Amino acid sequence: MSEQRRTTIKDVAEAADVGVATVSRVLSGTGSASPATRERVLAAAARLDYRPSALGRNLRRRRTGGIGLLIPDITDSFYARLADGVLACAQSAGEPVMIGTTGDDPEREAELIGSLIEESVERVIAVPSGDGEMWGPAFRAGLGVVFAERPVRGREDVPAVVTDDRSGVRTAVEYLAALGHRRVAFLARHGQEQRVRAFREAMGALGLPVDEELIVRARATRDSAYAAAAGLLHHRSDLTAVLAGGNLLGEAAVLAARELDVRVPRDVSLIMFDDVPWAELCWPPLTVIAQPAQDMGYRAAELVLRQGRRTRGVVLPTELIVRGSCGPRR
Amino acid sequence: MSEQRRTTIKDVAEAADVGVATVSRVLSGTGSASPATRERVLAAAARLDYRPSALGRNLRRRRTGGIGLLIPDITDSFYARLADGVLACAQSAGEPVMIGTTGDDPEREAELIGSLIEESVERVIAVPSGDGEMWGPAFRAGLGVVFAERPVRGREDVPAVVTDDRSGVRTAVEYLAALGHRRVAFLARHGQEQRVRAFREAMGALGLPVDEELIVRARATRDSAYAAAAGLLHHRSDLTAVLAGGNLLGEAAVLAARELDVRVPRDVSLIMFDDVPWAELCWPPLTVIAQPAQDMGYRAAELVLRQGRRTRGVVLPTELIVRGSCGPRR
DNA sequence: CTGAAAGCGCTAACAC
DNA sequence: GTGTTAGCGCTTTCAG
Repeated sequence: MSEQRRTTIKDVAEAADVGVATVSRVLSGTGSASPATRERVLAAAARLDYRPSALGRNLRRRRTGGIGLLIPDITDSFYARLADGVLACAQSAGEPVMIGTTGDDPEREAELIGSLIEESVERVIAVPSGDGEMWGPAFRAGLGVVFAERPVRGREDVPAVVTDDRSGVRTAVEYLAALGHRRVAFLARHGQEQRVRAFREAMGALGLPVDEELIVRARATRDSAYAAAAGLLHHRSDLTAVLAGGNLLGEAAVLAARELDVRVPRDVSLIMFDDVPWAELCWPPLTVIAQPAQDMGYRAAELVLRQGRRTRGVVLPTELIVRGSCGPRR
Repeated sequence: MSEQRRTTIKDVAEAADVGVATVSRVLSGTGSASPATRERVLAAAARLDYRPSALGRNLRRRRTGGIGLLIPDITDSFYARLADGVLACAQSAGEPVMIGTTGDDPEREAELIGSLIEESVERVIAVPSGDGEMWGPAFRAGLGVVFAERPVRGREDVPAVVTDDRSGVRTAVEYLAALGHRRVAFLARHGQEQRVRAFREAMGALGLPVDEELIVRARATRDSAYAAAAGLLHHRSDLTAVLAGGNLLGEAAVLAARELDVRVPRDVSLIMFDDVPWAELCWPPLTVIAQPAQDMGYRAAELVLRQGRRTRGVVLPTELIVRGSCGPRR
């Protein structure tokens, strides 16, 4: 309540009867000080409940530590786990994390980047929504950035931590093919072109027909995902399996299937990217291509923290987890 | 890459051939400036891609804006939605958010509080894990704090945004009682004593027996929740319904029931606190007591931002959503 | 209407 | 070893 002045280094210096520099040295462990002085300073600091101000320090050192985290939607289990990984690493490194959600909107992303620059954050981890341009200001400001989940076209020089989409998609398609499926649909999010390409490629490699109409894209919202899934299931009764590009799409597919009375896996097999807790609770339990989301976040944080010159990106493996949502072609 | 010096207000001043004070005035909209000067300053700022440093500003103004957010686990859908609400409000107010996860560990909470103080954050929203003591430093530092989801004993003066536990629990118990259940168990998280009390009270009010052995507590981890649920279901075959105090507990109950071949709702009815997306995907779809998590976050942010003297807390309503996990007593 | 100057809290030279 | 001092980038009197 009381608007009392913050305790500063000067207060401690006076209380300990030394100069401010000495206090700074003792508290930051830099330089040397006689045991006696050290003791006095520590005691004074403790007594006054002194907390050095990061503001002052950062201003003086012209750097901030602190890492910015930009994700599309904290409510999406995948991004929440990613964020969790980042936090785990950052917190153990003692770095504060400034978080922002972009809603996959390039404009909001740009604003958030701007605000991170103002705050003098010097490293950022982002699941990018915009294209290379949005990131111009960040680089000009000298930010260290690492992309997560997806790279940005035209910024191949920026390290990115991603999952092995090609291999993940191939695994899924091969699994489906082995069950006899030929007409498989891909429910993708806008921006997952990498996976779409991988899908075509995998289908082709197995001699399966690629029907572009079976590749449906949705925006990253529940409504859009549901509409896409329902449309697909409703109009294309010839399809026999669907691969969902993310957990939101998978959820939508399950719901739409129930609504349209399409039985999984009897009528259509369903396999989804990203393993989430509910995949096991769902009925039937969902077969998934798991991605190490939390690990992805942790690695990204490590990368952005090390920030060595020539940091290379990382590609993380996926894993097929077979549960009960895929069956032989009907 | 290039470690170029950040563009400062001085650079802009020189470029526009005015004093730094004028630049400050123009850019912050304070004070007045002749249209011509204004123009020049704006142009120079734009040309140099100038971003005022929040560090300098905050240091000078001795305040930081910026709000800290402390939650137990960002991976838990409830807290993720809560965080989402906070972010929605904070971002629209242009306030940066510093986030930390406590893992419900008072010690980590204390550390995070300390780091928020160092960063000169001046407002914090927290789902508290520790007791009143942890918060001493925060108040002494003059932080404005608002608690979310749960209040802290001994800090009743701090505004809190919570759900109406008593009414939520009562609704659940009454619903169960109306279905004929008498032996209902409560699966709670440590720290949910408020709900436990409400449970006893509601049971008593309806003339149902309160068996303390049917009140089981778990820590906030999947493992602990599962152990608690499995233990309950395994040893107490006389129970006929269970109320789960949170989504992690509910998840555990579903899984344990399947494992032990207990049919829901035929063998036991299940009702869970907190509505999550998977409640609908689960089989059977879960009947829940919904809590407005995102709203809770938003309101907490509003509160901490207004920070009027004598801010009062808020109690949010719950809602019973009937799906398919409760049936008549067997 | 505008500029000069005094710090905000801190660290890093630089003296002693 | 330790104190003095000069800023980091910014806002805000205070003069002009």
